[in-house]
Amino acid sequence: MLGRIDLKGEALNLDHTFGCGQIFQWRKEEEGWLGAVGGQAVLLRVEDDALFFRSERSLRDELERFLSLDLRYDEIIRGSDLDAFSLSLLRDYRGLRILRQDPWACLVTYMVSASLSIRAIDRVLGRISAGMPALRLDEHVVNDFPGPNEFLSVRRPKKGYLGRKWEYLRTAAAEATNGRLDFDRLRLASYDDAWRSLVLSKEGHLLGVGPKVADCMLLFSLEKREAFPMDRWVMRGLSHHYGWLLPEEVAVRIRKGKEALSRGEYAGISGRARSYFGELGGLVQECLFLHMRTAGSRPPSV
DNA sequence: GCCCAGGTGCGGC
DNA sequence: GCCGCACATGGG
Repeated sequence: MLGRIDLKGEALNLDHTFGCGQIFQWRKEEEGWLGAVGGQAVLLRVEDDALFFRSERSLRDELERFLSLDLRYDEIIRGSDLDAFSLSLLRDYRGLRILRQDPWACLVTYMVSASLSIRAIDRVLGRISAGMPALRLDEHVVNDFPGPNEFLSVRRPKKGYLGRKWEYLRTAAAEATNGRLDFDRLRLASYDDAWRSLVLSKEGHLLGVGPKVADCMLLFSLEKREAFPMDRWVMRGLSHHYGWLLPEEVAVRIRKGKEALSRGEYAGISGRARSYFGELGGLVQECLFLHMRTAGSRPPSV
């Protein structure tokens, strides 16, 4: 069926939204962006202030939620008090929306992502879902992503594949199936409580989930819009455009090409970023990430 | 071959 | 706490 969702003036740019790196396993086809939502394959395209979707059954509610169409970003941005550079980022990438991904798939994505390239991440996720039933839409095929239970019976592609990460993923899957890892509870918790529960507390502590992965989880699937994941690209962007958020010695070090942060440094900068950007933090972070990766911005060579 | 990629765990101070 | 290193995979 073909469905239409009126955007009511709210901006939606699918290239920015699916191309910015917040989600993997989506492809741009001639007819639009192809991926899986709610266990179905779907094609998305924006035209004339409306989102058109093609799928077997209607996905209206799922898509409104997935694309966070309930959020009026333009209004939030108008009411904000951000600096000129942030506003120019938000303008350049207008229509980039933070998705509400499935928490389990999101957790796997970012546990896998550690120290891999974007291409490698996409390839690994493809291998993980390769054995899943194919979701079809006309001539298009996508693989659904295995849930925690299904993941436990996914065959390791080859001996030693992903190394320790594979064991971490299996442990996380077990925690999710036995309920000790409770995504709904994390969704309802405050940013601080949810972050601590993912990273720090002995109970519920997940190997393979550090500060950055936790922030990605919180932002991309658990509705913590103030979460501000900081990877190498974002740190370069911060040192370049938001120097005042960083301790001087960290800014200097990054300009020399050493972006790695200690836990303490991460926590400190994250706190400053969250209090400065507020609920627009996650959105600015994604715009900055996209900007740093596409605009070819490099730190000034010192 | 070597370097770098959406970091994290671990052992050594 | 902080530092240095190992860790897997894939592309340039």
